[in-house]
Parts: sequence; structure tokens; C-alpha cells
Amino acid sequence: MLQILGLVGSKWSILIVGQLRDRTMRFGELHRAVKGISQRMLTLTLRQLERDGLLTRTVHPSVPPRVDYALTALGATLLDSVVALGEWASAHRHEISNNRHRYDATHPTRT
Amino acid sequence: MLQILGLVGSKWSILIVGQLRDRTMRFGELHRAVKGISQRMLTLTLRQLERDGLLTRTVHPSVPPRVDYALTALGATLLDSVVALGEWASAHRHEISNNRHRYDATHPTRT
DNA sequence: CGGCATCCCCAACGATACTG
DNA sequence: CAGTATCGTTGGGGATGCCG
Repeated sequence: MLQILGLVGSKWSILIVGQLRDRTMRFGELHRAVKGISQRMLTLTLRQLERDGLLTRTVHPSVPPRVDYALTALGATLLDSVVALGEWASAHRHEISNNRHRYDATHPTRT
Repeated sequence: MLQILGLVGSKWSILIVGQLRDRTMRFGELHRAVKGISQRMLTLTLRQLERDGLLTRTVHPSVPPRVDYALTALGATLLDSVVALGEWASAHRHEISNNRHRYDATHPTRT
């Protein structure tokens, strides 16, 4: 339970699953779409999601190689929650940012 | 955005906000309710959530001291998503656990 | 193109002890 | 009761370089 929340709760998982919302994507596409993620973290997070059965990894044996990622049925059941979380974060980011600054101004750092 | 997702996506935040779903709770109550969290992590996570304006911290100057935590209006807007995530994790934990074991059995560890 | 391997660092976290 | 302080560990994650 904690493990599962730890995974799906990870910001990268949320963003990746959100990207695969309505279409399959290649590794490079995801890398470009998910701003700020390193190649390493993208690989690792995709592996976790694949391991948990939330997405499929399809290797096309061509040159150059091509790998497609797509949500599984299980992954799709997570979409609603994930999209909702993403939209919440997007909608309230300014409010939260303000709250943080106000809090920091009110609660001086202990020296 | 990443910061926000990192916070609300944290497993502890999800569980804490979920606990405050329909009532205010004391520190000790939360500590007992959120299995596996250390006192330190509970304190830190509550501080983060308070800083972001998702919950309020009310100190009652009594002996023994008493501190109540409650969701703010902003925190309440996060409830639906968080509850949905929690229920998803709970509902699919066995399926995911099976997927992990199957994956681990199929993909041998490199020695 | 889509990785994996390696090195390395630092923030996160647990455990424990102390306090208003 | 509800924290704070300190120490020690771990593992998350960036940077870089090589490979099928």
C-alpha cells in the first residue's frame, strides 16, 4: 500500500501517465514532453510502471530502434485520478506559491 | 508545478489529507492513524501542508498541550483527487503486487 | 534511438534522546 | 502531548560515457 502510493504518487509517474492519456508515445517523445526529467529517471520510472502493469513497452526491431509506450487497461483506470491531481496542481499553483511566500515571511528561519 | 506535485504526490501527504477527510485530528491521533510514519516525518509533512495552506494547525494552550489539524478550504478541494488515488491504490494493490512478482520472475536480475 | 553502467553527491528519512 | 535536535544511513537522482 505504501509502496503503491509511493510509486503512483511520484511526480514523474503522474506526469508520464498523464502524457500517455490518449496516445502511445516513443521514448524520445516522452523525454521531450516531460520537462525536467533526466534520461535516467525516465528509464527507471518507465520500468517501474511497466513492472506494475500500468503500461506496456513495445520494442520495434528496426534501425534505428523504436520503442513505444502505452497505457494498459489497469493504467487507464488510474488516469482519472492522475489527471485530476495534475489539474488540481495546475489550477492552484499560484495560490500555493503565494501561501508559501506568506508562510515563509511570517515564520522566520531559526538562526 | 513539479514542486507542487512532489508534495501532494508524496505518500504521506496523501494519507494525512485522507485522514482529515471529515474531521479535525490531533497530532497523536494522526500518528496512530497513519501507520508506519515516524514522528519526525509526520511533523515535517504537516509543516509542509500547513505552509502550502492545505491545512491549519491550532495550538490549544492547555496542559497537557493539544494541537488540532484540520483541512482548509483549499485542502478540501484536494480531497476528491486524494481519496480517489487512495481508493485506487487500495483496490488494485493485489493486482499490482501480482504484476510485480510476475515481472520479477520473468526478468531475471543481472548478476 | 534508446538505452545501460558507473561515479558521486546530497537530501530524505529513521532512530534516539531531550524539552516546553 | 507534541514536538525539537542530532546523528547516521540510504537511496534518489544528476552527469557522463559506452553500446546494440
